[in-house]
Amino acid sequence: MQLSTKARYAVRALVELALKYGQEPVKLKDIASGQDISLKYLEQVMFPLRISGYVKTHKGSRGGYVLAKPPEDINLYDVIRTVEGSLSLVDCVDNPESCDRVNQCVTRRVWLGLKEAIYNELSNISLAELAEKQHLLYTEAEQ
Amino acid sequence: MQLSTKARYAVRALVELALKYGQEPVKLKDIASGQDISLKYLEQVMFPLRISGYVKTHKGSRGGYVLAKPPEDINLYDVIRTVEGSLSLVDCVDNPESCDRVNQCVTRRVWLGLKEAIYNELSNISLAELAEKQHLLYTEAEQ
DNA sequence: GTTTTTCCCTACTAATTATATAGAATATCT
DNA sequence: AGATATTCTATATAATTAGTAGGGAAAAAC
Repeated sequence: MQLSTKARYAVRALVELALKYGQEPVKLKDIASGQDISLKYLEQVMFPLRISGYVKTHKGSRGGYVLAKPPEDINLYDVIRTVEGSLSLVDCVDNPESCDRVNQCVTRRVWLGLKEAIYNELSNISLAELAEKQHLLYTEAEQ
Repeated sequence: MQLSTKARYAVRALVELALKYGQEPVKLKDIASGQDISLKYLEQVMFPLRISGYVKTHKGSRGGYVLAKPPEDINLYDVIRTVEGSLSLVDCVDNPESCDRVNQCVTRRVWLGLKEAIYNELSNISLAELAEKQHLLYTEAEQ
């Protein structure tokens, strides 16, 4: 059970965008090379985030990506759910009909609780908070 | 990001064992057929649980599996970690050396917190508790 | 000694994940 | 207008993981 690199890359990329919020668009190429991520993969990762309205893009030279909302208004649960599809660790949580044992099975309640725990943890972390901490780390590293 | 069926099967099987705790050994064949699980797969799933001392086995006819400890003393975190290896959703949580960006990357702290949230949720659920609820569900279903 | 079960090792298949390739569309700059 | 840089889209491929299946050895019960 691993969080996909897709989700991890998405978070890292959005933190970069949050750091540059209000400035000019950030090119995926820069993010990709700065973080050792395949550019082509990153393009695919960003796609659903654009569709869901978390980032905006500008084509052409001097183009790139910007956050579509203030970093305070984007939390990690939204980001990860957008690229991963769902944060349920077990199918039956979102699709009760996927298992005909739903009504006689205690474990579904466990998985439901687990999803909620993950939600509580992640929805509480905003890009703003992360960017701030990341900024500190970067400046520390320079010394 | 899905919990492996391995983990789900393990939990379901152990709940069955908890329901029969103190009685005679339960055959995997019965669990497998009762829950539509491949017997051969279930054997593999149970293997690490025996090694780690959560279940004991008896070979031969009238053999089978029993819990090695009272159901109160086995929690879901232990079970899942035993069959899944780890409940960290990201590698760098357990193996900082797996990523050379560890010290400049905020996201690791996020994944650490996430692991803890999952731990808090799952370690708090014992097989005894689950078995009790499962028992209720079964008797309800019969009516 | 026959049967039934766990035990162990291995191989196979299917599904998912991650990356790469190729080029179209669009904006910028000179 | 033309050259360049970027996002956008679709597809292909490689790598990894997940899930299943098979065959038989070992041990216990009857």
